[in-house]
Amino acid sequence: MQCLIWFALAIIMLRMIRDLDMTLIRTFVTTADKASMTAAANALHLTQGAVSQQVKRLEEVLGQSLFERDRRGLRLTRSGERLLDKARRLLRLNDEILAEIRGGAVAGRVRVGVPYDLVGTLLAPVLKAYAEAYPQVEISLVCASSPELAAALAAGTIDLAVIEERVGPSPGECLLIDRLVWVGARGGAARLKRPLPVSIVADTCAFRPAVLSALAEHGLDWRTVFENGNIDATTATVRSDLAVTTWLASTVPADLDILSDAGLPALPNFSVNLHLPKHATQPAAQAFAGHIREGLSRYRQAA
DNA sequence: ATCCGTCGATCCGGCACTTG
DNA sequence: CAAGTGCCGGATCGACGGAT
Repeated sequence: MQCLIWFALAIIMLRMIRDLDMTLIRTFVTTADKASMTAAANALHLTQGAVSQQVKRLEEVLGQSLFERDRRGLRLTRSGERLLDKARRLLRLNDEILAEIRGGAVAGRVRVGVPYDLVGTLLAPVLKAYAEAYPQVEISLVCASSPELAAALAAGTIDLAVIEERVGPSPGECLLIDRLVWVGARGGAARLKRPLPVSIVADTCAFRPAVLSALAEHGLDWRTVFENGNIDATTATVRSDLAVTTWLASTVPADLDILSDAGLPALPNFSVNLHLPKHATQPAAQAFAGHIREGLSRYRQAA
């Protein structure tokens, strides 16, 4: 009898809950992202048991099962899928409110200079993370070759720049060092043609002097196929086997080949450097610099 | 078939913190 | 200050996959 009373009370209490607990929402989103309670527990610095309990509490509050406990993992139920997007929005709003009210919010505008080949590869996750962390900052992205970005920074038309340079002394801060490699279509024949068809994204490209110098030293005849400053066009040219190109190893698309054994001249390593203006930088730019350092640190460790 | 490891669920006692 | 809440660490259980 007493059990029945307690059960009834619990049901009444649950029906009275009108507010979602942000802690439970965060745990739910993390668990969904990781597809594992153990992994979510590690990410949230909790124990697996605590995560299990929080998910269960949220399911009780909502009166819906959010996960299908399945064999060796978790899968979102339809209710879970419906909740996930809204839960993310709730978290973003929550974080935004906290940042604003606490007064330390970074706001304003940041103009970021990024080389063509890094914007969609190494820096894409950095840009995404920054935009999520500082939704009130307006980001202006300037894509250009590294020499053009250096000039723009000196002219004060951008607030910070990521610049690719030959490894060596630089006023910039080295974020990572990567191999410059020859790239061609998978199983393609362009690498064998003479003169070698070479596509370089732009004639001001930072890699161009090093590539031309290597070709000259190797005595290899070559010709330019496409140079209009468009990375997508260059990628399409290479993918179509019309030409080979040179990229940093960590930016090579998975469906293209790194031509390490094609008789092409060895290329030097390049440094990806962060350049900030000499005068004081805005908080939004400082925060962006921090995101880039953190975002590229994993590549630095992997290299 | 059996053993071992992993994962999630659940329970327990203890602890820290909050609330009334 | 007592009661309530939530977490932790530990233990145990069942389900399952992989190796032997």
